[in-house]
Amino acid sequence: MLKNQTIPKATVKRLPLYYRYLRILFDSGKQKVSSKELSEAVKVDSATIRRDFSYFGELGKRGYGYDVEKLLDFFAKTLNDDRLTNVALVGVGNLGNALLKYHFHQSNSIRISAAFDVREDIVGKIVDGIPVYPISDMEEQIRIQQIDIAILTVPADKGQENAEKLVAAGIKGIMNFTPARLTVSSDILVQNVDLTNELQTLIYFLNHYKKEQTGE
Amino acid sequence: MLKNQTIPKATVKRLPLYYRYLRILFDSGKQKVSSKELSEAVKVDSATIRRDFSYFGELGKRGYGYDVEKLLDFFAKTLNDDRLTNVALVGVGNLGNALLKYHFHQSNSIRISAAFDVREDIVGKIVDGIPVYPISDMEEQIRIQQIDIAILTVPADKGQENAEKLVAAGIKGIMNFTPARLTVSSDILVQNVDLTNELQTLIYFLNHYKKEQTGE
DNA sequence: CTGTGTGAAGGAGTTCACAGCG
DNA sequence: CGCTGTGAACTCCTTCACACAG
Repeated sequence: MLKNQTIPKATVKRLPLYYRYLRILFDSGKQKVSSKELSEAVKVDSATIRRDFSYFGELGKRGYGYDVEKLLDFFAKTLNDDRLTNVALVGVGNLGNALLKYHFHQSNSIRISAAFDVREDIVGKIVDGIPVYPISDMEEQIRIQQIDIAILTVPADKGQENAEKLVAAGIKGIMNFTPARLTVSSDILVQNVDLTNELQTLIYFLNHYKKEQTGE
Repeated sequence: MLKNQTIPKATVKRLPLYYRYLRILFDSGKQKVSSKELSEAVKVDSATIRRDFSYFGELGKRGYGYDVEKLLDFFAKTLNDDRLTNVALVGVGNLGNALLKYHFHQSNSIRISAAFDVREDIVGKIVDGIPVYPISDMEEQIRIQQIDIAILTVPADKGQENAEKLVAAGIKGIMNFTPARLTVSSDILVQNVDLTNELQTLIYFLNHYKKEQTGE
């Protein structure tokens, strides 16, 4: 299988899963791992795992498995986890606050380095080590800190306007917790995380499918 | 297309999207809508929308479009949103707290009706109208309140054990915010919501795909 | 004439099953 | 001999394009 080919989306979504479990294995001192072992831990079929890995070249050794450290290093580079990624957060409400305290960098190099809000009682404060700026400082801070990803946790009816401000400020990717479906230029990546949606879907499956797996 | 067939997963995941937008249309007094209009609002191809709807029978009128109220009612029933669904929450930490205050029932009938935690300083309190019980009360409360869905927001290393307690208490579906991949019997539905995962995926796409859409 | 519903084609992802490398 | 890497089959989903109902 050729390297440098574009990796299927479905594969990319599983990479962080593999990466996390490899770190656990590494920390526990394990040196090798087979696709079968990995499969049981991350609940992904072992053939799918081998296929996923194969897109990146021949990462394993036949009859042996995969070298844990080598694979961990490889994924760290692939996922850009060997360098710091600063992220902005817009909307320090209930959810925004929780995310400020959510340590994405458990052993990852992702961190929220700036938050923005309109509320006067919170602007200027430092929440959990992260400064909260007024929206008017967005463009400046995003430029200075070279941020290109933002988490959007504003009320639904403020979603679109804040997305536009973010794009104007130079953001390239938005993790959108708003139920609004954002309209942005096609070179901006939007990852929707819609909690109500997720719950309603789960309820539907529960009532109609019974005994089956939902997947992601 | 036959009714009563099983609806594709991909379709089910979009139903809440349609449902939400139909309510907006209804509230604004609109009476009919075409798949094209819907398509622009929810960012789903219009052919996909028509296909999705067709699984449920002939919901529209040719040359006219869809009747907003009729469709809204239909989806309310389909998504069980015409009756109350109680949900439990386990782990009242940062994220758990935010979810207690997150109004799933903006105009939905989903509500968190019981929370559970181990921390003595919070057990017995009422957070945002929701009582926080000790874990030992889990089985009783879940039975009494006939809850069959739980949101799991405990630390990663407590995920599996709490999932097992939930299953023992009779839960049928778990929305898992823990990075742990739960091992549960196959009749239990697990919906994983992995925020770090989501962010890392977004970062990967940003660095490798450029100018493209991520989808969900 | 308009916009749905759908057959047919196309594309994406998963899984089987096994050749073959270490 | 064991486990990877992968051709081939398969399943699932999306999109095209158009017959046809209102």
